[in-house]
Amino acid sequence: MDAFYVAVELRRRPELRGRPVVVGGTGPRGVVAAASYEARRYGVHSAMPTATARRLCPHAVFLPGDHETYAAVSAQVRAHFEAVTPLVEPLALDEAFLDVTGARTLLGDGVTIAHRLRDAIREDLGLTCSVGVATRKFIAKLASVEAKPRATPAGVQPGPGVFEVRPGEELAYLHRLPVRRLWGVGPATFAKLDRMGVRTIGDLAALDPRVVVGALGRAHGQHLVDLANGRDERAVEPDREVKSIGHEETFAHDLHDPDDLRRELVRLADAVAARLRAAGTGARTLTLKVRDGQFTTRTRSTTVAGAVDTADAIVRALAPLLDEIDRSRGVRLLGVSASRFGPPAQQLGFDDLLTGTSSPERPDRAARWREASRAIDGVRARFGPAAIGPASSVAVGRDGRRRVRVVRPGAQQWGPDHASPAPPSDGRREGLR
DNA sequence: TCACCAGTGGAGGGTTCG
DNA sequence: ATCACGAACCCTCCACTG
Repeated sequence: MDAFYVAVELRRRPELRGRPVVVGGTGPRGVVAAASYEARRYGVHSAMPTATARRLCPHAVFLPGDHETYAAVSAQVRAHFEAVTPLVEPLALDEAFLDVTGARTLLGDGVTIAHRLRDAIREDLGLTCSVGVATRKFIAKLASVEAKPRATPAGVQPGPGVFEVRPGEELAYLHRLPVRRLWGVGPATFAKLDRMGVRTIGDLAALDPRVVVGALGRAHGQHLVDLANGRDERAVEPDREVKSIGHEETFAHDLHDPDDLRRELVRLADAVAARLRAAGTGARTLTLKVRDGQFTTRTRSTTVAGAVDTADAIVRALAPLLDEIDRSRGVRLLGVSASRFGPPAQQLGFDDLLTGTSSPERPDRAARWREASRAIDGVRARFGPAAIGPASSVAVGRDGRRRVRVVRPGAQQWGPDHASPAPPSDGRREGLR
């Protein structure tokens, strides 16, 4: 989809059409999620700090973003895809691979299907997309970029909408492209390749694979060599299994108080646990992520004997790890993630055996938390995610009222907004100025 | 008791993508 | 006078096992 989030916003704000529009985090630590082509003329692009975007294009309209709506529209787009083929592999809310090999007898060749799909989505949803057609996944992905509109300082040029790399012409197309365009070549890999004199994908293809593997590692090096030579046997996979579930949050102001940190840990654990239960699974490995005021990021993980799916169990696993990490420079970001899924353990936890809390009168802690968690899920299903939350995540507002703070999925997608937790009043920050 | 080896799994960090 | 979030994959180091 072209500038997907912006395009969705323009459907309900048509008066903004033709103007520079930026969707993303609007706070001081936010980033750009999507920019209209008019905004891109000024150099604004996604993942750019919003503050930079404001400097480059002060007259742009900045919108906070509405993940829920984008997800709903994304489902409508996906329905169009699935009307063509069941072999749809979503890459993001606004992007997917379609294997139309089998659909061609009925609907025409790839380019024909691409045009039909494009027309249908434009007519039905008022959104434009660009399609790359090729015999390999990664080449189709590259080709889709050629199909897109182009923004230059001079103006916005419409793209062809559909771009095909014909069978047999893959290498001729690939080899002239800059190597940075290759999937898997980010800033770090590019720097290494650049030092080896590699500029284009053709340069990479001409190298001895052993040299590339030596520089980039076995798996990564061989993979890139294969791609550069047009080899990619990966199929379109409609049902990829999720391997980890996590939440992380950058705070509007760095946290110093251990109680604040504990409260945020509980909130994040609560959000992760709720998603685990919604997926009907538990997790054995819990990972804590901490980014400090100097932007240094540390992760600490632990693996428990039986898979867990409650906030209590996650907090009990991660709280000791949080205590171990040096927090003297303040905490900018906290994250919790869960992996190594398995059915949540029904038997007693090791702790319970040690502490002997499991008598008939006092059911074990884990079982009581599972029961409570089910009740929480029920309340949230009826009254919304913010209706209930762990008491230890309750924050006291400026007006003295207690407020249940929970992580609403997608709500903080692009950084904290202005309304996030107030700066500490202990003067430590002021001392830095 | 030591050296070595191969395999496995966990932990921590890094990179990339949208 | 700045850097989100969520997920996947890979590498290296290390402990343990036999």
